[in-house]
Amino acid sequence: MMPPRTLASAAAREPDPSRRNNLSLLTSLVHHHGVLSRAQLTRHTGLNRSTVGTLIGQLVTLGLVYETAPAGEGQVGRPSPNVHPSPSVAALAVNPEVDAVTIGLVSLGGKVQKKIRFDTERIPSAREAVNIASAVIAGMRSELDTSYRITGIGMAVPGLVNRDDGVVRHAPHLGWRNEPVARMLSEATGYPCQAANDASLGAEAELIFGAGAGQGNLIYLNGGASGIGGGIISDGQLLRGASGYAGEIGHTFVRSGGKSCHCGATGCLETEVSQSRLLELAGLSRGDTADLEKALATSSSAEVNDEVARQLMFLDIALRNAVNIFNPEAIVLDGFLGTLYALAPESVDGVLLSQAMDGPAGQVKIYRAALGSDLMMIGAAELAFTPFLADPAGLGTTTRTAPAAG
Amino acid sequence: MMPPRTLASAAAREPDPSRRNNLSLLTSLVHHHGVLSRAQLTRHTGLNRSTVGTLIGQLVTLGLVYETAPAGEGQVGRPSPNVHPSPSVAALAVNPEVDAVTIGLVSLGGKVQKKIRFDTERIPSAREAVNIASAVIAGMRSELDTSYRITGIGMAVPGLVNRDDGVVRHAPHLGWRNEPVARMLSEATGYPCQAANDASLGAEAELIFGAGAGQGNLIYLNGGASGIGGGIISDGQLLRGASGYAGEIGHTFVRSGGKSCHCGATGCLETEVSQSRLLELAGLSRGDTADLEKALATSSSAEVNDEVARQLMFLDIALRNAVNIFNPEAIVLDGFLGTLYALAPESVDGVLLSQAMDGPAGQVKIYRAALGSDLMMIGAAELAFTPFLADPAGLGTTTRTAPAAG
DNA sequence: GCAGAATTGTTCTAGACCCAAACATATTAT
DNA sequence: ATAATATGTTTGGGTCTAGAACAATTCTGC
Repeated sequence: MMPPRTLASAAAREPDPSRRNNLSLLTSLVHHHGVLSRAQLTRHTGLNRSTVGTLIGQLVTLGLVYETAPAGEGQVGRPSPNVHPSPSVAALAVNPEVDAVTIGLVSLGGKVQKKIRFDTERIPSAREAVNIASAVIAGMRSELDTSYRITGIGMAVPGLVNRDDGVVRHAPHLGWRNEPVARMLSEATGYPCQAANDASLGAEAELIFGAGAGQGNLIYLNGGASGIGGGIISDGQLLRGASGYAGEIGHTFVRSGGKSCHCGATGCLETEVSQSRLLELAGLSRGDTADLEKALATSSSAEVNDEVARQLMFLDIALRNAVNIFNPEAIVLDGFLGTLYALAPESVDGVLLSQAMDGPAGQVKIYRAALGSDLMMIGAAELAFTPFLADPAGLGTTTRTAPAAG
Repeated sequence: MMPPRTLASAAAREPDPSRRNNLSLLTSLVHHHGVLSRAQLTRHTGLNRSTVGTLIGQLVTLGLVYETAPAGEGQVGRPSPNVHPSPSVAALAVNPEVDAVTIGLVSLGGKVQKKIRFDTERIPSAREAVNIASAVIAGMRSELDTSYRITGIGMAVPGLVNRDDGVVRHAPHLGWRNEPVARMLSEATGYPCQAANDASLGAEAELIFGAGAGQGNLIYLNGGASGIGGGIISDGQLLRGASGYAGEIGHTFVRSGGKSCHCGATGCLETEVSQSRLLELAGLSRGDTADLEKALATSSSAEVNDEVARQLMFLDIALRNAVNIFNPEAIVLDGFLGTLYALAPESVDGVLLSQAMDGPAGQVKIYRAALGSDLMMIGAAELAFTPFLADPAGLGTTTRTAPAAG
């Protein structure tokens, strides 16, 4: 009879929860900070330095981090080596939009190694978006297999996404309904895949690497061609809600008797504050946020100014609500909402201070987004990094399954 | 030379984080469920049954739980003894209101052992409220010292409370501003004291013991004589925000050009939906929620019905916003908001389903609050139980300091 | 330059803790 | 009554972390 556990299989034994937890802590710190000395890691974790030594040794052996010679300057005492995230550990990111599908490769530490934008003639269907993504990934396959260890694929979708099963419940601007995109892409590529709302992932990216770095409570609002999306971080955690739908600040009520919205209600922020109306008034029949920013900075039309003031007023109402409800440290405005804010920052700050409640309003700061076009890639990749970071030593176990034929 | 750690002092050594975490897990489970068999605890925690045996043994020795003979019915196999929270472990609860200060004694498991309502002639000042509370507690002192182990005092205040330092930033209906009530009561009684917003604590109480039991995401809204308070639970955690001010759903914007509110804005839920206006229209010059419920159930006045419909409309808007932003599983309505809801539940449910977004609206359920008048006591006590539950074995270390003279 | 202080890596040991296995116990099913 | 099932109890082993002692490396003061 075979003994229940041979020596060979013992190598794959999973570690104690305590060890897993500590490895997770260290890996996450390195991922979020980019570089940290071993001494800094010791202080951040509160672990003994002998323990940190052992753990880092294991992470180096696993190829998840590497150490470099200490800079050796300024400090008294023996210099501490720097610990870096391994660039060969990476996640794939996919972001379907109305006019393109962008695929990215993001390595540990949040560095975007590759970004490929595939412009589409028309709005892509879910099947088309999956096909485009899997084709691009197939093209990178040999490089991925030789030079990277891929933790999985994260997909950032502009719409309501059930985070548990990766089904897009409704993406109005893409015209998708009940599309199981995570499963589709997973079957097409063989990589584990997860999907979430794009603005939620943007919030996470800005929290970890961007304007809100270090804050525990922030609200991220993104205004784009297809409306306003939002993500909320509370106590360092993204608000998910029962099914991962949380964060739809774009559908905050801001006006009695306002226009009716595709969501079924009236007077939503998204219908009253829109980029397309601003573009129109600025005389830009077609254009994106960058064009708008230029046009508004130079425009002196009263009509444009009135519309800007009107939209700012509604934005103020939504922000006031959000501040009262969440008491955040920071609000990060991205896309054309950042543009709007930049036109009258003192006014927005002032209205917020006077209209929101005493306590919460006093400490909130408004920022423009910092990560630019890499944001969605970083956020989507984070979706694939999260399970890896929870159990870094278990990476080898989630092997890629064979992709479906066809 | 003395050795660095004598045998005598070794007895007070603190356990490993792992042990502390497991003890915390078990104690919390017993506290929240009231009674659980050891077998159930084994399943819930995922720990080995030998480990659970050791841990329960330690908790019994510490006097935090006790075991009773198994019921012995139905199940195959050896019966598993029941584990109960010790009623001698308790927290004090204090709830100042405009017309009274209520002091309670709540034992582990959320059982209210005592509740003393001290009616005041006029609105109590912070100092008066503290004096009343400390006097009542002084009266119970001998009983507390002999029969209970007190984890601390929790204070539920109707207003903005900074949870970190226990300072009431602003309680408009009490007329308090920047009152360090937690420190005041702690100095007066010698017990550690924490303070928080009353509705936030109500939300936690309803989550753990009441209508939302078992849910991870719920919104609690309470309507009383002094306005509308709210608390939000996300992923099993109360939303605190940067300073513990989060949850002010009462100041959601629901009406353009609405009345101005004491908070500085206009069109707040709290100004448009108010108990006092309903009482007035119902012909009750003075009265509370119970009176209102009776009056509305029998009233056939068109004026009253119109006002009810109007208030329900605004409540709908606030609920729609909240559902879009939080994607909760449950909304719990307390006070006169529960009364309002009971007048037309299908209508509210229907409006919510059509006005809120597809995904989040589909799964939310609205409940009336379940805990009644014990709610505030249980919620406030939870504030004092939380640090205890995080480290149950450390209870003995937080000894009461000598109360200030006077 | 050189001695001393300061800080951190490294090695070794011991203690805490959890799990698994074997055994014991109590109840239901046949 | 006997078997099956579920659970408490005891014991031994392996993992993991902290702590102490020592080594390494840099800065400071003279």
